[in-house]
This record gives sequence, structure tokens and C-alpha cells, in this order.
Amino acid sequence: MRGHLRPMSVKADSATGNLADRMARDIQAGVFAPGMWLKQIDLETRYEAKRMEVRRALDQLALKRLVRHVPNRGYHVHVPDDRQAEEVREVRLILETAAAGSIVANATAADIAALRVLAQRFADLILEGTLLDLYEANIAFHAKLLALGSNRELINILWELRGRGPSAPVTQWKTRARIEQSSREHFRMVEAIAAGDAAGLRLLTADHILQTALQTEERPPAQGDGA
Amino acid sequence: MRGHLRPMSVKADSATGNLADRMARDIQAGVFAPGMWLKQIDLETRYEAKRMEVRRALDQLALKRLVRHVPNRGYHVHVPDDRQAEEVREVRLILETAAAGSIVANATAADIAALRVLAQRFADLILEGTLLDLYEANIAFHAKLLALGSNRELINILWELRGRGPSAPVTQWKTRARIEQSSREHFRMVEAIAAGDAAGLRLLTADHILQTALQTEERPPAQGDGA
DNA sequence: GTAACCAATTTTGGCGCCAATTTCTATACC
DNA sequence: GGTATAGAAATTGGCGCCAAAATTGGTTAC
Repeated sequence: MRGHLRPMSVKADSATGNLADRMARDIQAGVFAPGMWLKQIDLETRYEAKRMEVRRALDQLALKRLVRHVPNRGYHVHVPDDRQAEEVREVRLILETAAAGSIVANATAADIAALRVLAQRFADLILEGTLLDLYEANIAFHAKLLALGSNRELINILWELRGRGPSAPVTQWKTRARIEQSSREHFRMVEAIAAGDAAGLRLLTADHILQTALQTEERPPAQGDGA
Repeated sequence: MRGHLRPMSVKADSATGNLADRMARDIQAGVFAPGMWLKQIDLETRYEAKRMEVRRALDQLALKRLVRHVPNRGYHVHVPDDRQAEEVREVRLILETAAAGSIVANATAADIAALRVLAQRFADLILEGTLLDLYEANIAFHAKLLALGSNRELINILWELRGRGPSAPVTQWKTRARIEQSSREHFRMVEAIAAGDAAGLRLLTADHILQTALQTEERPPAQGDGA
């Protein structure tokens, strides 16, 4: 757990906010298993941060429901129960379908081309890439897609919501068939946007979200410790 | 730690979370004017809290976008611009109308009776109460209403969203006509629920939210100091 | 008389230390 | 041999102090 620092974004922002984001990404990427206790000392060394920054970041993550705080015991990665995951999916469905209209309306030819590139990258990585690569390519595609929406507040909420579901890359796409299904849907969404078909995009988005519901039938019993 | 979860409430922590909530309420109630600088010493004395609790609460409020943090300058009450307010309204409209279905489906006779009581209390306070009383009665009514929804995540998001708009009591209901209009809509919403008319509730909810859009035409240029 | 500059006070924010609590471990007892 | 208990190690979390930065107020130069 020593130092494998990949080239992080060069955004010179406040260190604490950046740390919370980094930790959030690592939680999402599955570096920390669900339920695992996050010891402050380990986080200090891993992120080379001061104790106070770690604590502040943990508080922020607790507020975002990514970790859970137990007084005098510490923070552990939140384990979303099935009901909560389903509810988050439902809200995502509502908001993403609601955003479809403005996405279609705002998309320029350049945007559509960029989306095609990103969808293609995801498709290419099915064969050549790791699950983590796929995960990041998927994030990139959906980030570009959502960014086309007019309502920034809606985008923010959706982006935050995306972090709550059970989204560790390993658990998200179980079978190759599912991944290829996702990839096909990406392309179809792009085509719907290109055709100006908002209703079609809504339907595809709904399918895309609901599809993930079928993939989370089992609960991970993993209960790792903090080491 | 598997099933150790006690009946978890929406609020996470005890002391600090409570302080952040209290401060949020005061901001909402207009105790702190928009744009006003919140000095940590003043907050210490006002809430009789330690410095660290104040700082943590301010961080939480900054994360919720209720206050804004300027490094080495402090925290000041966030002034939502018109665009942001409009966007928040739009998201609220989407989510509250989406929740209407389950609200109608879940409402028992007791719930409807309780809603009638709360709507009546609001109506009574138009004549007898202060603006703050009205504000709180309105909150109570909508809290009870939203609590009927099935999707707890959706409710949480809506509740948090409600805090973002320009909702100081003074700015919210300018004229008595507006207040009475709100009150009438409350009763009509209850009746729609009683009649099992989800579509009607949706329409009424949309009107209720959009109505407030017409009330925020002017921007307060107030830039108070921290005293 | 006005404007710029400098000193003093105020305020924010970081850092380390220590107490309270929990977890681990070894020993004794049943 | 297993369990309970007491002591030890480790971890969390609170508190106060002090430096850096900003605001204020006063003074001086033009």
C-alpha cells in the first residue's frame, strides 16, 4: 500500500477537497472493499497527507454516504443495502431521463463526434483493457454525455448519485455479455442524440440503468480489515 | 459490524451534525443574511460550541453549498444566482412530481388527516402568526407530505435541495395573496391525495413549485458584515 | 485634502500532543 | 482445553497554541 501514485489531475485545488475526491475514486474503483475499516494512519501514509486532512476528507465522504462513521471506532466503507441501491437507481432513472431532452437539444456535431470516440474507446477496451480501464472509459463516456445537459444542478446531483450505487468495477459487469450490451447501448444512445430523438434517448437511458439492476443479485460478504 | 446498524436516522453525527443542522436552519430562516460573512468567533459564542465543531459544521455547510469558503478569508452565506435557483426549482419539480405516485399510493387515512391538520395550521397562521411561524408550518406540511413517498433517497435529496433555493421567509412570500394561494394549494393537494388522484397531485405540485419562481424577481444586494 | 503606505489587531487555519476508548494479548482460573 | 479477565498496545478524537494572512486604523508624504 506504499506508494503507487498514478499521475493525478494537476488541478491545484484545496488539498482536502482533492483528497476526498481521490479517496472517493479509490472507493469507487474498489481499492477499498465494502465494509472495510479505513484507519487514519494507513490513509495518512497512502495519500501522504496530514492527519487533519484525512479526517476532514473522511467527514466529507461520510456526508456523501460513501463511508460510515462510528464514534470511537472509525470510518468504514459504506455497504449499500439492496433497497438503497434500488432507490438510488430509481432516482438516477428519473433524473437522467429528465435530462435527455436538453442533452439532445444541446449536442453539437462536435459533441456527437466526441461521444462516438468515447463509446468506441469503451468498445475497444472490452478486448484489450482491464476492468479498471473499462470502468474509467465508461465514466468518461457518461461524463461527456451528462455534461451536455443544461441543468448543472441536475448534473451535479446525478454525478454524486453515481458514486453511491454498488459500482466497484468487479461487481458492476459480471459477464462479457453484459459489457457488450452496455457498449451497444452507448452507441445507440449516441445515434439517438445524432438523430435528435429525445424519446429514444430516454428509453435507452432507462434500459441502460435498469440493466445494472439485474447484475447485483448477490451480496458481497467480504468483511476485510484495515490492514 | 455486519448487522450492527441501529435505526439510522438521516442525520449522521451527534454534536457536529446537529450544529450544522442548526446553522442550516438559521441560514434558511434568514438569521444570517445572504452574502454575510460568518466569523468563527461569533459562531462559537452564538452556538456555545468549540472552535473545531464550528469549523467542521462550516465545512459541511460548504459541501452542501449553503455557505461558500474562501481560503484565508472565511465562510460566507451563499448567494444563489438566478440561474442556479431556477435549476434547483427544475430538479425539485422533476423529483417531487415523480414522488407523487407513491405518495398517493402510500397515504393512509391517518396520514391524510394529519396533512389536513398541518394544512389548517398553516392557514390559521396566515392571520395570527409571524412569517417565521408560517415558514415552519410550511416546512412541517411538506415534511409530512414528502415522508409519504416510498423512495427514501429521493426524499433525502429533495430535502437537501429545499435548502438551496432562496428561501428566507421574508423573501419567499412577498404578498398575502401569495401566501393564501399557497395555503389553498396545500388543501387541494391533500384532497388530491384523498381522492387517489396522482395526476392531480402532480399538477398541483408543479404549480406549487413554479409559483415561487414568480416571487423572486429582485436580487438582494445586501452585503452585511459578520457582527 | 487626498492617497498611499505601514503598523497593529483580528481572524483563519494548521499542527502536535494527550486523554478516552477500543482492540489485542497474555495469563490465570474453571 | 476453553473461557474470562486484566493489562498493554493501538486508534480515535478533542483541545489549545501559534504562525500566516487579511483587515483595520493611523500616519505620513505629496
